[in-house]
Amino acid sequence: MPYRPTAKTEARRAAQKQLLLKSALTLVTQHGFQGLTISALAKSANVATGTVYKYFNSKSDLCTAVFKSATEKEVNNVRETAFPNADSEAVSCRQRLVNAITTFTERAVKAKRLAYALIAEPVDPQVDAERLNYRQAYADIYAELIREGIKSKEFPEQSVEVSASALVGVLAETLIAPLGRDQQHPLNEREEQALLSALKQFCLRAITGLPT
Amino acid sequence: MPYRPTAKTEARRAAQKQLLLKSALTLVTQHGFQGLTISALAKSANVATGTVYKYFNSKSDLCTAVFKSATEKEVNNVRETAFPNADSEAVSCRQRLVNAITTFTERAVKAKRLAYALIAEPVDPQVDAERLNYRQAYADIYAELIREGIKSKEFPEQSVEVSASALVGVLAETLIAPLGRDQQHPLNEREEQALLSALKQFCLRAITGLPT
DNA sequence: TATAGGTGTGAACCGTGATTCACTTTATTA
DNA sequence: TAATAAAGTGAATCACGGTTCACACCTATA
Repeated sequence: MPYRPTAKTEARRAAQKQLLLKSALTLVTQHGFQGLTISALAKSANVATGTVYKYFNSKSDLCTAVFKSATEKEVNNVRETAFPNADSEAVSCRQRLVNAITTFTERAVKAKRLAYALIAEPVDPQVDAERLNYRQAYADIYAELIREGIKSKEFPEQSVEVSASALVGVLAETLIAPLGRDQQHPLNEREEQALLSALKQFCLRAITGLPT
Repeated sequence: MPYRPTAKTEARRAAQKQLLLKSALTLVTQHGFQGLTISALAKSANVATGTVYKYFNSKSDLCTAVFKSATEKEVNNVRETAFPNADSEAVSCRQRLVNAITTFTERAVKAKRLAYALIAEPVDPQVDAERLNYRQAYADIYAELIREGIKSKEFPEQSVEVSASALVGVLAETLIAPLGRDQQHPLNEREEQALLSALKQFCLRAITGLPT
């Protein structure tokens, strides 16, 4: 038997797929999913259009893969901030909530086009479905934090699920407009800080039921 | 001069345009913007595809017109609830806030497909831009209410704009998931009431800074 | 009734970008 | 080196709705 895929070729294949994903992510980071076309990707990765199809069954699959890998990174960042390995319980839920919100928003304003693409850009339905999953993933993090806070009496009784989803909505909505206007009217440093601060206060009032 | 458009012909023209808009709205109410194609619209209004273009310059314009008229209706409903003509000041801001939220959510759950189309369905960029305007229109209503509440000491000091946008985000997000699953797992009456109640409490905590 | 402009028609056209596929090149083994 | 199979190629094809347009029909004046 004259040919058999071997560890080396499989590694190469995996590497190539990663290269495509990386190129695709760059395109999305710069121009959103709108900028992710097969031919643009092929060009930026120095391959032919057909090659892309050796690694992804369809454009939808490609978009979904890009979306998942990018979003997973974001979700993990937030999760690690909300539940740090060391001193898990040394920090108050309130503080960890603030930290989680800060992590999310700061990363979003640092990579506006990407954030917009992941959160709000009109996309292929398959990606949109995936979005629901990840919004839920964010909500799950907040839910756990809120549950813990209620248990420890830091937070008042409330519907954990609704509060968690609501936080996701607050962040998405208050950031979308700033992200949407992108180049045109970028927020200056001062405005950005003011937004971030007001956002934290709103969330804290909503969860803790205390005027800040 | 052998021909001149007259009141009668212009009325007829306006009526025809309204008929097209109404048919289009029906399509969107049933199948979302996804279901609004020129040929489907032509069929449902009993005209030829070309006729549609006598009334709308492009698909985008059509979608935008449908979106605007539908959303305007919703915004007005909420505005009237927030600022009733009679006894404007007899009712507390807190109560009027609850009323506004209730109006919005109840209408949304009663016409789920339409609500999803107006709030969250992937759409033509021109419509998406219009969405920003209307989200702002909702936010403006809440902003005015919150400002009034702060003035009268019902609500604590806060960033009016951020709080207002945040409310819009809360409503959109907490309703999208239920609206998204549409047919599959419709909420039953009890769940719907629970959601609505939790939602009100969250918003009140967020704005008033008092545990409910 | 002649004239001019408006409205209605729908099959043909078009643009865009995803997808295919016959072929070439590269990698692996005996 | 021969045999095999996978990876790479990119021009050609396809799909799909939006859009056009030459023509027929209708309405208002004089």
